[in-house]
Amino acid sequence: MAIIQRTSQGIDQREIGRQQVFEAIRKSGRIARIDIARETQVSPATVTAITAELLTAGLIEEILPDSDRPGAKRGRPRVALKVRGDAHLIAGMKISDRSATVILVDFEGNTVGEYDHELPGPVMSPEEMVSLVRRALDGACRAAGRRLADISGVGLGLAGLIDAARNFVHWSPSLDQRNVELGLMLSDALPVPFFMDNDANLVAKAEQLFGQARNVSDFIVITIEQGVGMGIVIDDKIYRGERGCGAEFGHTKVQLDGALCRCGQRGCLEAYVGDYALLREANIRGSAQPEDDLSALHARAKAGDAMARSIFDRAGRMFAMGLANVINIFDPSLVILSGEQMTFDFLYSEEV
Amino acid sequence: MAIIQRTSQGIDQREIGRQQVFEAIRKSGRIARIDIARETQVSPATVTAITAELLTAGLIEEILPDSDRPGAKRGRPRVALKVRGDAHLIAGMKISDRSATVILVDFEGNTVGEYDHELPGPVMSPEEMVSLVRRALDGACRAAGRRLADISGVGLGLAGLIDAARNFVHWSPSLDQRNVELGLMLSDALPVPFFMDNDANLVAKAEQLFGQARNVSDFIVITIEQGVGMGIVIDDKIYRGERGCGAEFGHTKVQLDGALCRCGQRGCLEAYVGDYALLREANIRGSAQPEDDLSALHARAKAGDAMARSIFDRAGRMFAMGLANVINIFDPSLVILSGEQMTFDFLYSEEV
DNA sequence: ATCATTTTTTTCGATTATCAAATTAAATGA
DNA sequence: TCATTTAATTTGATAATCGAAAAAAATGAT
Repeated sequence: MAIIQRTSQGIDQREIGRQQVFEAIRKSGRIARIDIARETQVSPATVTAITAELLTAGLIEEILPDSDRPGAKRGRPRVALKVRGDAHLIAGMKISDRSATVILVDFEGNTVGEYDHELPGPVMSPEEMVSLVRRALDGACRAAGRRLADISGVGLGLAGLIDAARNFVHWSPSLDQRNVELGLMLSDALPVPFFMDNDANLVAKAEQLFGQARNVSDFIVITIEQGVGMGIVIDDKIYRGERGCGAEFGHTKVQLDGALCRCGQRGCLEAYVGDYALLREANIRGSAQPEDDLSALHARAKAGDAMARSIFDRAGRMFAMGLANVINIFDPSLVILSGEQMTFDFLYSEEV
Repeated sequence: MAIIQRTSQGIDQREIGRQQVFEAIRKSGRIARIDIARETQVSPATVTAITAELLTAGLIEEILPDSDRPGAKRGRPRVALKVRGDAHLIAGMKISDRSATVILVDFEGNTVGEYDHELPGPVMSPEEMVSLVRRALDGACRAAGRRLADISGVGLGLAGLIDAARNFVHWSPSLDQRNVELGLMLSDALPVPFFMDNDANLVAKAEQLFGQARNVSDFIVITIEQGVGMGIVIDDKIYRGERGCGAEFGHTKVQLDGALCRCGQRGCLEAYVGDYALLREANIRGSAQPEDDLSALHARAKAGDAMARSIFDRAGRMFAMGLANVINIFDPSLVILSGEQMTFDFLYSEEV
C-alpha cells in the first residue's frame, strides 16, 4: 500500500508536464506546439519531447496545418495537434427516479451513443442497482454497436451524498439503504474501471472536460430535478467539503422556520423549489382535484391560473435568492443551469 | 516582461520541492527530516538536500533532539528542524473606523510588538492613508525598538473590495474615493515590499500561517465589526472570485425584500447584523433616548430590556442562518469567528 | 568494553525533466 | 534562386530527484 502510494506520487510529480500539455491540447481542441509552449510556459523543446511521447502513445494526433489561419504570413506552417477521439471510450450513467441514462462519449467529448433504461421503481436495493448498472451498460454497448471491452471507464452519477474518493454512498434517494460500499460491489461486477460521484458534480466534470467550461477554472453547475444539486469547480478541481461529499445547495436555508423539507430541516431551498414541494404546495392550497402531475400544474400556470402561477412565482424568487447568495459568495466566472426544462422558464426570469 | 514571467515560472517549477518542505516544517513547528519525507512523499535524500539549503540560507535551524519522545527506542536520534523566527519580521496593519492597529510578528508567528494609531476620522483620502500607513509603521517600529529596515514585509488589511493581486482598491469604507491604485502609491512611499488584502482575507491568511488553521486546508474566517466579512481558504489558497475580490458574506441575502443595506440592496445580512444596523433598529423602535452607543444597547440587553434583547436576538438568528448556509455549501473543516467580542456572546448561542 | 541492532541521516551514482541555444524544416516574397 | 520568416527539433548542459548503499549515532546484549 505504502509502495503504491509512493509510486503513484512519484509518477504524479514527473507527469506534471505531460498532464499540463495534454490538458492544453484538450482544452483548445486543436493547437500548434508553439502555442502550447506559450500557453503553458513550458519551453518549445520540452513541448516537442512531450508531444512526441503522447503521439507514440496514441493519445493525440497531428492534423493538417490549418492554412486558412487569419494572420497567414510566411514561415514554416504550424501543425496542429488534437486528442485522438477514438483513443478511449467512456460511459456516463445517470440514475434518476424514472430511468437510467447512459451516454457513450469518446475522448473528444463526441457522443457516440445514448441509451435509456427504464427503472421498475425509484428506490432499489444495492444489489438491484449493481445489476441495473450492468444491464444498462450492456444495453448501451449493444445499441452503439460496441463491446463492453471497448469502454475504458464508467462514470456513475447519483443524487445524494456520495464520497467520490472512496466510491462510497452515504445516502441516495435511489437506494433503500444508507452507507453502502457501492464501489466495492460495482468493481466486482464490472470488467472496467469506474468512478462515481454526485450527479451535479459529474455534470460539472463533464462541462469542464467537454462543455462550456473548458477554459474556465472557477464555475458552478446547478441541477434542478426532484432535488436541487450543485457542483462547484474551483481552480479546475471539483470542490468537496471536509467529508468528501458535494455541496448541498438544495438544503441552503432561504427562510427562517420555513417549509418542511424531506431532509427533516426547515426552510431549505429544496422545500420550495423541488418537484415534490411544488406538488405539495398545490395540494395544500386546495386545488379542485389532487395534483400529482407537475406538467399539468405547469400548464395551468401558463394558462394563467393564479394559484399555480403564484406557486411557481414563489419558487422562482426563492431560487433566485439562493442562487444570488452562492454567486455573491463565490463570484464564479460561469454558472451553468442544468435540468429538465419544464420548471425552468419560470425560474429564468428572476435571476440577474 | 515576457522574460520576467518565464523566469519566475521556471523558478516556481524548481522551487516546488523547497516550498513543500518548508511548509511542512512551518506547519508542524518542529519536525525531523524523516517525518518531512514521510509527510511530503519526498525521498529522504531530497529532504536532506533541501534542508541543507534552507539551513545555509538561514531560514530554518536545527534544534536539540527531543529525547523525551514517547516511543523512545534506540537508533540514531532524530534532530528536529524549525523555522528561524528571527529570520524575518513582518508587519500586519489593519485599518478600522477608529484606529490603525499594527502588529509585528516574526517568522514563527510570535508577536514582537503591537501599536495603535488613533485616526482623525473614519474616512480619508488616499494621500492621507498613505501617510497614515507610513506614520503608523514608524510608530510601531519605535515602540518595538526596531528599525524600519528590519521589516521584510508589510501586510495591510482593509475592509471593502480589494484586488489583492494588483494591490488595487475597488472600494473601501475607509477611503473617500473608489478605484484607487493604493498599491502604486504605497510602494513609492514605503521602503519595504508590501501587500494588501481584504481584512477578512488577511485574518484568514494569518490563521493559516500561525493560528488555529495550520493543519487545515479548507476553512472559513468570518469577521464581525461595522460590516461582516468573510475569508475562504480552499486547498491552502485564499479563494477569490473572478474579479479577484474577496467573498462578500455581509451581502448575502437572508430575507426577500428585507432591510435596506448601505450597499443599496435589500435583505443583506449586514443590514441585520452590522453595528450600524443594530443602532438603526434601536432608534426606529423608539427607545427613550436616541442610541448611538452599541455597548449601551448591549448592556441594556444584558440587563433584561426586552426591546434590546429582541434586536440582538433577531441579529443572532439571521447570522446563524447565513452562517449555516455557508457551512452547508462549503462543508469546511474549520470556521473561525473573529471580531470585537461585544456583539459576540449573543450570536454564539444560536449556531450549531 | 565490544559488538550487534536499530533508526536517522547523508553520500553516491543514475535517471530524468527541463531549458537555452543552435540547428533544421518548410513555407513566402523578392 | 536566395533571403526571410516562423515552427519544430536537436543538442548539450543543468539541476531535481530517487534508490541503494554507506555513515552516524544511539541502545541492548554479551
